[in-house]
Amino acid sequence: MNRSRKQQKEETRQRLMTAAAAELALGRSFDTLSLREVAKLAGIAPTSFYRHFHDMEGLGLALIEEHGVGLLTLMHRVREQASEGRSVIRASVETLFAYIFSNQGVSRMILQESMARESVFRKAAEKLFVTLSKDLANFLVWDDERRGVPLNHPQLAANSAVAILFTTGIAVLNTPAEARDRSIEAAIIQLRMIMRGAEAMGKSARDTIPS
Amino acid sequence: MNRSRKQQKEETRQRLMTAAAAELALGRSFDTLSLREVAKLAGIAPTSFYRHFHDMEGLGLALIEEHGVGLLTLMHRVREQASEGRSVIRASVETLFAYIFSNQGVSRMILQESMARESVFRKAAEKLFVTLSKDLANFLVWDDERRGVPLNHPQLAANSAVAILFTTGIAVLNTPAEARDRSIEAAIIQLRMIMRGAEAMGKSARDTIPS
DNA sequence: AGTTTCGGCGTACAGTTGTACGCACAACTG
DNA sequence: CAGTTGTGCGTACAACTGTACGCCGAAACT
Repeated sequence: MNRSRKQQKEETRQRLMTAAAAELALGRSFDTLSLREVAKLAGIAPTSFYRHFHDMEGLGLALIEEHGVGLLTLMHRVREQASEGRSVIRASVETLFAYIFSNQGVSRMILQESMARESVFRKAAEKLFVTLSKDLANFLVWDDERRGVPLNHPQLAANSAVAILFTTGIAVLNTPAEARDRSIEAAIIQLRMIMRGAEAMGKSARDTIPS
Repeated sequence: MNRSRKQQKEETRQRLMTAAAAELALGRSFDTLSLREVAKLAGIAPTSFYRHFHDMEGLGLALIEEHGVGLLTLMHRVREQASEGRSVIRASVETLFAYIFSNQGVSRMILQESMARESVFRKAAEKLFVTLSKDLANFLVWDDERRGVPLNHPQLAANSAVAILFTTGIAVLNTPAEARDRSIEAAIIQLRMIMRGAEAMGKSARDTIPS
């Protein structure tokens, strides 16, 4: 059989990753996480860590990559499903916030690392956000048709939208449960605002906003 | 004389803070900074650290507080000066980016900590951003007069603006010098977009953006 | 003048870190 | 069935951490 060993290995590899993610979710920053600690939480000896990752950096990269894929497919799915009926904006916000909520640790890590100084992590996180933004921009252009009005600077609008989505999404994590709905509605308004602005931009931008 | 001692103390306190800030600017995250290391960089014995801060946390708070004050007064000044002539948006972006650039370490730390889990740092960073946003919202309302058209949801517009300003501002730090002007222009467009959107929001929002 | 205050230092210690090395033993390969 | 492969373990070590303790010497106060 080709199973037991490969399977088991993958299993403890996952245990390492979820152990790290759990610790992140408790508020620890990734680079205060020690190899020994993660190994202990995963139930293996410190030195066994090396059988799965070359480094803590390796673990971190794996976390980012895995959740990057998750995010991308999730957002695609939302847009497909939402096109028929519900507001795309509302659906995106609600879905993304739910995802961030149930993946607090890694979500936060990715956002924080995207703002770090040049490093492997930053590169990976940045790449993810660029992909998300480009994806969104494509969708927006394609959606011009349905919406009737074309957007100016669709890429910039997408960049703004992604920034708002993630910063507010992470902010909601520190929000008491009863105030969360308000935050979601606020985020939706902020996104609509950007879209309305992108529609209006070209027309008479220079005249109406003079200085 | 009431000088030499208090003065000297303040001096090495500053040395500690700039040492930490310098290390942050090199890409280190604040919580991988050790007390011993900072002390050594500041040229004092590890144990002497305690004469100035109770903790590394104390040092961090001091850094955030100090730069918070700097940022607030800076933005106020920009708006005063810019009202007469130059675009307020352009002036704000250029000034803020310049500030962030010459205070990379602490700026990054504040933004990152604002997204951390509940902690003293997060509280301080969050408070700063809330103040900045409220300030901006007030200015926007007051500026309605000059602009002619009133803004809808000025507070939400301000929140978006601050988010965009800081995320793009930090992103520019990892941008090659020759591409920086483009980034600045992009940020300006993104901010104008938000303002245009806030102007347009109330009027016919529900009809033009149906789903 | 004598006394107090206090920033800075060196020593010391227990805890944690990454990782090199080699052994055990089950799972695979032939 | 033997032989190889590879996950996991325990030990060991040097580097580094925060901080308790007590002394020094000059500035500040009385």
